Amino acid sequence: MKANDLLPIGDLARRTGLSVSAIRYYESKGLIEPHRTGGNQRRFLRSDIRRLSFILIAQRLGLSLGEIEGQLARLPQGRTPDAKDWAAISRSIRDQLDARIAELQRARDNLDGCIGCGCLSLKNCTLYNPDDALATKGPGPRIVIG
Amino acid sequence: MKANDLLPIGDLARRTGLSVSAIRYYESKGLIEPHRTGGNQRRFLRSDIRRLSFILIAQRLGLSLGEIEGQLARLPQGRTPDAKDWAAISRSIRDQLDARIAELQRARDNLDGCIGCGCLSLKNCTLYNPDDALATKGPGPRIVIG
DNA sequence: ATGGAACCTCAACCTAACTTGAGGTCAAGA
DNA sequence: TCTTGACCTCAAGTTAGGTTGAGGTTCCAT
Repeated sequence: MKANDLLPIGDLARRTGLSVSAIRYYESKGLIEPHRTGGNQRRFLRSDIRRLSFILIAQRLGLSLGEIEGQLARLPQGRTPDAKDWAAISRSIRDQLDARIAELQRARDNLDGCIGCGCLSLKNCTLYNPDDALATKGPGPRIVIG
Repeated sequence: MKANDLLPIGDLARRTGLSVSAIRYYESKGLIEPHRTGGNQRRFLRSDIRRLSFILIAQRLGLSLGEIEGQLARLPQGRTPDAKDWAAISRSIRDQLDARIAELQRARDNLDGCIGCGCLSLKNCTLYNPDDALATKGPGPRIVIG
């Protein structure tokens, strides 16, 4: 065990699978705030591995860096986040995931209905045809998902 | 009924809810190919409304313009697409949607498991911790979705 | 104490999917 | 015929999420 647990950016990159430039980019976006050595090099806490892992996971779940920053802002200040802190965030993301899944399922069901009636090209389908009943609601096929 | 069913770009924009510049952009990407007047103005077929509506729908389902172009390439050449043509494409997109939904559901289930064990911040979670059993598989939390 | 790997900043580049603006042309109703 | 709104092209700008390269500095094992 080293007396000093601070990691240089290269180590953090290896541990998270991120590129060094991506980590610097996240810093520039305010997602992570490393310390600096006297020589201006970044030094990260071990808990920053979790933080970056979380960013990777959340991205894969479809969140933008902005949304992720919002989630990370819920972590405690001045104290290393513990299991409960991360669990709270995970739960909140789970809700977003559920919503996204539900939305896609709605879209799929609508598409299913339209396969049945062939409406993507038929004049008399109210779902897709802006000339028909929905014309007053504004143009386009927006309705499918909304 | 006009003798001539060709539409100028502005009409098409109004009918689809797209901006004029977006339609021009789609043309530049090969997604749509209007005729031209003697004075070089675009003139679109009525069936192009469907085509653009389809682009809008597919985008909302998460397809990129490139993927959409791939789908549109399946439409018949030289003949106005009919209900069956569009239905075939819809079905293919439905499959992609199903896959996407399944992937998100897998991700959510993994996340659920991790809320239970608090692993986003615990050293002993093999799912998220690159130092543990999965270390040999390369760094990072990639595992969650893959 | 030294040499090279690893670090630093800053600017420029990249893709996707568009928008905006400049400068100029077309077409259709009065 | 004239006027004016709609159209044209082409270049540059925008946001997200980064990468790449130039030119220079720091750290640490020997």
